[in-house]
Amino acid sequence: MKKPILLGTSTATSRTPCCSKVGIKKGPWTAEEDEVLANYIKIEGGGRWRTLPKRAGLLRCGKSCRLRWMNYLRPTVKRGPIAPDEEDLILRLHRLLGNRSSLPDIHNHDAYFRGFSFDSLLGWALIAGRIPGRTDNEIKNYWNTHLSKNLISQGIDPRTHKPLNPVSHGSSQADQDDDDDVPESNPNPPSSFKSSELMGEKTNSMETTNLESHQIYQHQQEVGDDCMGQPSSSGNGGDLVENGNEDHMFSLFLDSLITDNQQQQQQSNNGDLWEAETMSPMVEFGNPQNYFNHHQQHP
DNA sequence: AATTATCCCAACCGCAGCTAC
DNA sequence: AGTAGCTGCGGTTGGGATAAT
Repeated sequence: MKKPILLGTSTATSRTPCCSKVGIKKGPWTAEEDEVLANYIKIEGGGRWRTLPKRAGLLRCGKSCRLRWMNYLRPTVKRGPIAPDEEDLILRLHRLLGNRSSLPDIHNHDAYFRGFSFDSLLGWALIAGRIPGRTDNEIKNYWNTHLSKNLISQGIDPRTHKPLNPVSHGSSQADQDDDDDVPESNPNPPSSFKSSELMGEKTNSMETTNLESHQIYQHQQEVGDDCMGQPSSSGNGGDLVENGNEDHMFSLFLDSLITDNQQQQQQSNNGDLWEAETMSPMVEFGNPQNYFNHHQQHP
């Protein structure tokens, strides 16, 4: 999903690297470095990662410091193996949300075509945000090394969560119509469905920034008092307060995706698992804003 | 015991989104 | 409006640990 860059242009793409590569240490962190970084953040707080290494006396790139803190040193980071319930949650969230490389999956949901951009809420970070103490890197690694292989061994495409060999699951019309390259569409699209929306024009009031603020809001709640109080320069601090209710509603929406999907799988225990996947609250409510409205009317 | 293959995770890299100037 | 700087995200990789031969 990476966009091509134009080499040789004098735009922002020619920005200087995040740190001078000269004299910067790379590779695994030592216990001493960990201690220096943790102590510094404990006293001074995180943020301003670019200058943090110098201030802390570390010969590390700012990005490296941030990554080390976020993925390892943070007090809220949970160590140890992934529990079965966590694994189950990862599977369900991945099936529902996918990652950026499996963006077409989410296209299968009508909501995407109704102007709701999921670009900002897809990804490991969002999945990790629903699993306390786990980092996006950890979830991503666990997925790539364990879960995707498990799915493949079960004949399931880990990207689409559909059978690798659809023939073995019958030859229904639905299967014949199933084409990963062609997004499924609602057989009964609403009258308001417009091609312009399909082309990506946002007509829904639910803007991307609100969703991103949800991620940050959720993350800050998770981080809590771990000295990360400095809002990022690109943060949506003000929105966090103003959109708090929407953030909460979005969180509820996400919870419903998990719960409903779980119920559908239970209901389809002896049926076609894959048919169940096509049903989701997204389809039911059209888009999260509809979901919000629904639940505000029916708390 | 030595060598090779595989697994796994921490860390790196490139890019996007955002704000400030 | 354009540019620079910062942070965060996802994909990828390097290399240590472990298993297999």
